[in-house]
Amino acid sequence: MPEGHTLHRLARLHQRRYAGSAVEVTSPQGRFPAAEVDGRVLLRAEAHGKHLFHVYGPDATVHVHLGLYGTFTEHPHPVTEPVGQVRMRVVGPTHWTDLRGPTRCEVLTDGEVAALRGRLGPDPLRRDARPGLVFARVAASRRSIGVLLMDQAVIAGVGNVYRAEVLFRHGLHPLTPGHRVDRALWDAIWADLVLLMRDGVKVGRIDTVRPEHLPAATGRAPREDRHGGEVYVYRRTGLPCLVCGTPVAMAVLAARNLYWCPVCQPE
DNA sequence: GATCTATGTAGAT
DNA sequence: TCTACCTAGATCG
Repeated sequence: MPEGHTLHRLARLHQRRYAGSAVEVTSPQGRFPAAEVDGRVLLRAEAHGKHLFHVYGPDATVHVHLGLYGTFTEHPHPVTEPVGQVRMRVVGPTHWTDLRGPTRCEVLTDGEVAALRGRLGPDPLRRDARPGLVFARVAASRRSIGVLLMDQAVIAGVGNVYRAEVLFRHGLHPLTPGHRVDRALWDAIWADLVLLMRDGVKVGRIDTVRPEHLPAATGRAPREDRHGGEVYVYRRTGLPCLVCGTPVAMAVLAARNLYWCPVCQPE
């Protein structure tokens, strides 16, 4: 679930369901200090990159990072007994939500929130994002574009799926050094990330394949990936590239699986 | 039922 | 570069 689009989608949902109301906040599992915000009015829910914030007031913001496994479930009333390890439960006027398995779930002061957000790069899903700041970092770097796109301090919210797919869509090999990416190419990549990630927020999954760009004669059609979307290369190791038919390559880079088409994305 | 894998990150080495 | 964290779905037998 969790690349940036998931968190923005959750923020939007939580804003609609819970903001403006006093909510009951508990930690059935006991590993989250829920009493600090229990019974208070949720003022606002927002996301920056893969981080979710529930703002209750000055120095009272719940910060959630889902990590690899974290999930929220959402239900209408009535409220039922917790099942399994529930880190945080939020009960609003009409609905309630359970959080399981997050990497982080904690109450932060405004200073701590500012420090955290200061460590995050621009987020393609935020209107206040400045893509030029990202380009400056990319253009000055000898690290590969594949590594830079995953560095949350450079650009926030991109994960392994969006990385693989956006590089494919621009014919860029993941190991291309950042300083080889020119401004026009970067602007196109950023615009594409905005498009893809906004679509992800809207539909709740990652779809990146443009059917009109597939060779009609081959009869190749995108298959739904296990993550629920339609993609060109992510987790398609050894399968024929949807555009040229070459087997999709895979390698491990900085402890993450990297996927690309050796022909459509030449080194 | 056991085992494997993952859309992530921090901290140790 | 490695390990721990911690959960669920897919896959294996």
